[in-house]
Amino acid sequence: MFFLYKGISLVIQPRSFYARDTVEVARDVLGKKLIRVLAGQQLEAIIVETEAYRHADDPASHAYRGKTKRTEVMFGPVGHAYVYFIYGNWYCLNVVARDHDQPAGAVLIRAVEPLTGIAFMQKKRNTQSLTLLTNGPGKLTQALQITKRQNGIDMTKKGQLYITDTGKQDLQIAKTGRIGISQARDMHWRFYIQGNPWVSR
DNA sequence: CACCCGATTATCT
DNA sequence: GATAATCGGGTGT
Repeated sequence: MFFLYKGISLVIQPRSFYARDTVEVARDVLGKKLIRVLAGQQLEAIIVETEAYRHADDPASHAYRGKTKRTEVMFGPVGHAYVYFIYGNWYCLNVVARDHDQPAGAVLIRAVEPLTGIAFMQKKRNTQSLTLLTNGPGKLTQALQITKRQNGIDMTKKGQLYITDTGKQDLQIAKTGRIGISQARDMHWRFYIQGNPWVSR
């Protein structure tokens, strides 16, 4: 468990990490560190829950019916951020990931464990609770101030939003069906670190 | 241009 | 456990 983990690692996840099957990346990106850099504020969090969304074999994916203006990032270079707006209020953060022979795919980041900048996140989320801070895809983007402005940015480069390794291995990982979808519920492409308090459900 | 609805959340019961 | 809130994207007219 990462609770209040303070380890340091500045090693950025290389682009090759994301150039693999989307489902594998969804599992392997658990335990990595998400870093959001704002003016005078650095926010850090550990990725603890994810879901894979693929292409032609995945009716639940935004990319299922082909490329549109909204989903074009899913068809672009791996390692970039795909951010979309949902339910009139919320943004969801994905990292583009797919195997070499696939045209589109992304990993939805569903929950993170907050590490640094917690007071800032509490302000943005209007709660003191550590778990309610980032235990959902729309919650963590609000805490980390991620919106459509971050759509398409390269998360394999040090900048306003990127992902680094933490050196953590041998995590206990659980696998279930994805949340909030009506189709393809039998595909078990949701992953989370077993027992972590930020799991969204 | 109208319609439908969603990879959610907060706030109830 | 159920439901309202809220609005942009996608589709078809």
